[in-house]
Amino acid sequence: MKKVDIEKIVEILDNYYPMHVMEDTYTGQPYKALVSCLLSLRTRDEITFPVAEKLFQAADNPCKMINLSYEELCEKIKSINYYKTKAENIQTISRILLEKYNGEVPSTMEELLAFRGVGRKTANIVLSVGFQKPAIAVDTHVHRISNRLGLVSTKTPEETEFALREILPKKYWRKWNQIMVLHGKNTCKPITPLCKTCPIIEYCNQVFS
DNA sequence: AAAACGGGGGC
DNA sequence: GCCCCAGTTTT
Repeated sequence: MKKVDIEKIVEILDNYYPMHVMEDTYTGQPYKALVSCLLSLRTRDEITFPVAEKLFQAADNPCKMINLSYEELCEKIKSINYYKTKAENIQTISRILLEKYNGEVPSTMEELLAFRGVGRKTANIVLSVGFQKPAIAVDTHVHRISNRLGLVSTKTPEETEFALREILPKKYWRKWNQIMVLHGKNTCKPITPLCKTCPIIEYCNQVFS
């Protein structure tokens, strides 16, 4: 096992990838963070982002969102997968926000997980990006790379989330997702990782030839 | 624990 | 055309 140096890994990757992830656009905006996550379920950010931006031009709050007809909403987001289910979830959740939460997005894990379509990843993004609370959002990038690095040894994203809580300094709980997503998309890819150009290869436990 | 779900983009 | 990608719900 190579030595795991979290501080160094964060520093290197943070400088190596100057771009940012989609959710950063919605920092401090829980509703947009939530809806963009609902849209991006099992969909790549570069596909989701333009659709999300276009949707927010028409409806950037729950009130406007439910004033769109289901058909209008579907029309706006139909270029992404599961769009019918996603449209339904977005409108159902928006309706509940208005009826039960005074139009605001709740800020606890428990309340967020109660929504159809919201799992731990989405809830944690809403908490960390929308509300800027300490939370670890684990998607497939975070899960895969945290394991390849030998930082954790876990089978499910949920296990990864809990394991990371024990070893990641709290100041990196948000940043870890950002840099893992960028690293995962650009270098540490699922099937054919580009280990030859990897900036943190010296910290990695699972180098592919 | 494993499967089902549905669409875009790269080649 | 075929392969790659990606969270949540359901079985």
